[in-house]
Amino acid sequence: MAEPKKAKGTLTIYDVANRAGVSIASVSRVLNGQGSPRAETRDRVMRAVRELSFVRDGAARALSNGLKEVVGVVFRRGGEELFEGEDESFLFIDVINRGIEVGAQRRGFDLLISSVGFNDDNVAARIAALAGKADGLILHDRMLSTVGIARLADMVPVVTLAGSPTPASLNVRCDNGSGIRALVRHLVLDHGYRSLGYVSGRADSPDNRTRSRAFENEAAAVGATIDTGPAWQGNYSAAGGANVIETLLDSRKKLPRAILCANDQTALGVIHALAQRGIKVPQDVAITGFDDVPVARHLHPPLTTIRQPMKELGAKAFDVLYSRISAGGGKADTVLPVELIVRESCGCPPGSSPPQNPSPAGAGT
Amino acid sequence: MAEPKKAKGTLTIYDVANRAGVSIASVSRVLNGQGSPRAETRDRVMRAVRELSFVRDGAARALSNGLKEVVGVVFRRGGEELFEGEDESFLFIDVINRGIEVGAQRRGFDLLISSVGFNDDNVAARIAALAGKADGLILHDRMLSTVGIARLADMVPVVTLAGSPTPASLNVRCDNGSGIRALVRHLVLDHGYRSLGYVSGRADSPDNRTRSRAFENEAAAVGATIDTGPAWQGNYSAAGGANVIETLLDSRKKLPRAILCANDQTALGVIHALAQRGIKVPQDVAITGFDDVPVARHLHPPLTTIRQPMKELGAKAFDVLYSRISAGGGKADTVLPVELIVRESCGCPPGSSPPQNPSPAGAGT
DNA sequence: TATAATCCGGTAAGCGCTTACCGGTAAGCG
DNA sequence: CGCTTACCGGTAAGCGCTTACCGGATTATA
Repeated sequence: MAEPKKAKGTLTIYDVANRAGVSIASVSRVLNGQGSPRAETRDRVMRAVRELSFVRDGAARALSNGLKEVVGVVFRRGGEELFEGEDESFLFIDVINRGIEVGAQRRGFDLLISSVGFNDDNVAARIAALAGKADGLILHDRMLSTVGIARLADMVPVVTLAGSPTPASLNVRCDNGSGIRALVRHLVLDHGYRSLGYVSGRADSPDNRTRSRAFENEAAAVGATIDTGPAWQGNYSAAGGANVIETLLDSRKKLPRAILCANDQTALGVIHALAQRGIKVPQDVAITGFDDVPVARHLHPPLTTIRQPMKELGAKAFDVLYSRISAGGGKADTVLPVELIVRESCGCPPGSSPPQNPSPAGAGT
Repeated sequence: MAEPKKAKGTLTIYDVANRAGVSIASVSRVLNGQGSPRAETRDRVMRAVRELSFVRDGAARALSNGLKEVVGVVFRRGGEELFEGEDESFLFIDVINRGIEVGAQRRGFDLLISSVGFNDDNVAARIAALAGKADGLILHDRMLSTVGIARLADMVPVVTLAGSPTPASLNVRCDNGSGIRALVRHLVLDHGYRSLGYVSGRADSPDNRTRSRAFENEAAAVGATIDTGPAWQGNYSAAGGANVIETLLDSRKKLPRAILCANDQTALGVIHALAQRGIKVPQDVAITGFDDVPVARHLHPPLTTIRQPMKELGAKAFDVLYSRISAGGGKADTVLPVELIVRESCGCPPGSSPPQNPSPAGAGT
């Protein structure tokens, strides 16, 4: 009586209906809270469900409802050396995914995740497979080429993160441009530095292109001179940052008074390389990062950087995707504001207050 | 012609069949590689699929095949302060999940993940919802009570991680007992320490109970005296470890010659607290950890600990689940060997070789 | 008490796919 | 050249669920 029927094969709504002595329609209605079943009917159904440990099959529900309540998330895995520090990036991915999940849970969606190695070949195939199992897809940075995204968006609603919208896909990103502009203004307007440099990220990252361009434009706007060229090409890693500095120094170039870095990791490498050569930060050269990773505040000196609302990014991405899924709409490009975090690597004294220059992060287009 | 039909509503196999001028059966067969279609048939289908950007609906396939090719993964999120260091644990979760994914991908499965906050209320409901969307579930440590697991396993195949099997659910774990035993033997047999202590983890963790018990048993087996009691109760955190030491010291107890810690985080706190009181590791007290987190090797002194094959754990969990799903079988309890990592916190000299005592980690039951 | 309005709950169709079954055509054989 | 054997590919059933539609029972209204 406690264990009435030892689940032979699959348990269906018919089994529940039988046990409860009602029709499958009633079972379905009770389970969905539709209609107004008689109290007794409801009770009998609920009891049968409980006694049988019944769970509705998601596939059948999805087929009938035309909604799977599943969102696919695709991202790149760092190499296999997950244990070798440096992998802050995957932490961000995790935070963003968490944000997506928060948004998703509000709508009863779950996350179907698929990570792709840097050298996986059949990425497109894997993503297509995912597409079939989800109502829509969220793609992290640098997952697919623009045409790849466009093609994918033909099959299923797609939201990209930190990219740019295509005719069929939506995009959500943080306001990288504003972040860089805020940094430039702080360095030039508040500190009076006249010469700047920018250690860039991977050349193939849209994010990086945005940052580079904002750097050049804003520097020109505030009348600072900038040092550029292939020597400034980093790759988002500490080693890349250190390498840029060493190359620069070896070529006996004079370093600019302030150097912006594409991300905190890069800044870390830059600061380290500078220290090796006996160059003081921020006395000789001011440094800024981007991202505000956990260790940023513990660097020597504590790193002035830009904080991106990662979790909100994920949540927003889901919301946008959801509106596309349910209504077919959705804003093509959503931009989230970033926050300037002033610490000491820019030359500000410990415990300093926010910058004084007009309109810090968040302004501008 | 390039963009033939602007996907009105949902694209189905009928649309493909129409366009290719064949029947839906042929389309399905081509897409599944079943039967031996004529070359021309195959080509026409493939072309139509390409031109329409068609993807088969996963829900319909799942319903028809009785297989969703989705595995649900449930785990606990650390608090919301993801940015406050200390959260190594979620890193492990991530590595394990990665392992699950590796296993899953071999079978064309994807991961449906659902994380649960420490104070979420409707955990059971959320998990049940997941169950409907997946072919089986993998539960990380401490997700559900034993009866909760048993009930869940009534609805869907369940594999627990680092727990213990129930009549209906399977379990995969690392050989914690062996790890602790190897540590005890190393400390007692190789170093000659006669008195030991064990700073435990959360009381509600099955893993912790296993470790505690192994500690007591093995210590007795090799004839070492042990110090126990509520004062030794930690909670897997550095703060917890430090707290245990402070309490112990404040009560003017004499510390044992060697202290095993429930995990590396705890060891970290313990070493820190010891240093604060001027007690030297390993000269005055030897310390060991468990897990081998990334920082373990960078501690002062480098931490002797146990490495668990996290990724293999995940992959194995999937394999076990898969065999249960497909064949109904599956080993009830799978135990993976762990590895003793000897560094300096136990008293070994830098760059020392593996321990000499007979049968290190991996032996015993 | 007869009739209309209301309310429940059952029957059956259909979601998009896979596949058993079967008929038609081409190839093999005597 | 006629019959058997293969081989393709089409038709239709069914996977488990939701829900439109409808009929019977109940209650309200006259």
